[in-house]
Amino acid sequence: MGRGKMEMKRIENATNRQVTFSKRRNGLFKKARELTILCDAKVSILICSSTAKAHEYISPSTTTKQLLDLYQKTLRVDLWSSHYEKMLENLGAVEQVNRILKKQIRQRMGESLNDLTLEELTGLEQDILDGLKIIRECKVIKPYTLCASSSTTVIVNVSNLL
Amino acid sequence: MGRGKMEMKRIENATNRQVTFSKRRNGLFKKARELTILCDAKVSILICSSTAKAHEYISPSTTTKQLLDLYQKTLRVDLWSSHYEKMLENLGAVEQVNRILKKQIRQRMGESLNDLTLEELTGLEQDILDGLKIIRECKVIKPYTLCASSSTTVIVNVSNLL
DNA sequence: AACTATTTATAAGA
DNA sequence: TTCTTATAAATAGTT
Repeated sequence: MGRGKMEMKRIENATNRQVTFSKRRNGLFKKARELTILCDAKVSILICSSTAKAHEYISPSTTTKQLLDLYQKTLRVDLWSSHYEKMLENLGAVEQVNRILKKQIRQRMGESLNDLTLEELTGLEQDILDGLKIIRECKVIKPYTLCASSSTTVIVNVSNLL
Repeated sequence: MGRGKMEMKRIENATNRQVTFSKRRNGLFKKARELTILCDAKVSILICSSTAKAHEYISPSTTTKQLLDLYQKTLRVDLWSSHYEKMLENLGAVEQVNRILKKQIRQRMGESLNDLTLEELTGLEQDILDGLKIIRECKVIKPYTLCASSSTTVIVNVSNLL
């Protein structure tokens, strides 16, 4: 396009390269704009020039981030995984512990007992009795000890957490 | 470019739109390829078509992620922070629930009782007795019911989780 | 920045 | 889809 065919190789003259970059970048963005309108598509273009400058085109009505998310979802890739894998793993582990703790509490409250055997029920009863014994001993001692503020305790209704 | 000037508006005929999309996407990618070579630039193009398909061009010798990182660094934007923050928030909430559940269990096991008032101890005792009552009723019924496999139960040693 | 000779892209038709 | 071709559009080199 222009006076004489271009050879497809890096333009060595820095000034020419810069001028051509500028022209072609505008051309590319114009094409992207047209594609967006004519074909109802969403386009994101990121360019880092050899002078380490960044240039961007993004279709109106969207953002680079939105388009990235959509792109990742559609192609089932995850560009952030290296950032997030560990955190996701961590979250998964904490949630797993959470589920176990919740079930433990539910069972001590007399729920979810159907899948326990008689032996397990007996064990559970014994565990509860053990705890009860300590609490009752504590109650006897309590009148003779200083009472901390109750604001730090967790004796609250946890049923909405289960 | 073609037989007659195109009006710059969405092509209504779906077939024509698809054909034009395909041609122009190729054209756009070709232009990107040329810009990459001639001007020594790095280009990333993401397109989501109206048919919800994703298309990508990325300059050789780089990756979409690398270019994104470079772009973010150059323009001082951070596309991941909102993701990251949401996940951190989520993790924090789950950990908070976790702490409450753990303390609840410890208290039912007779630990961490020092910061409870006498009233709270009495309430705790009553809660435990309520659960115990249900469990004992269940034990009475159990011999006359089918027992599910115990593999799904959580009557395990949870002390290492607390 | 403009200009313009050419090349390139592409819309419509086959 | 692919090819063809008339035409519009892009652009390299010049001013």
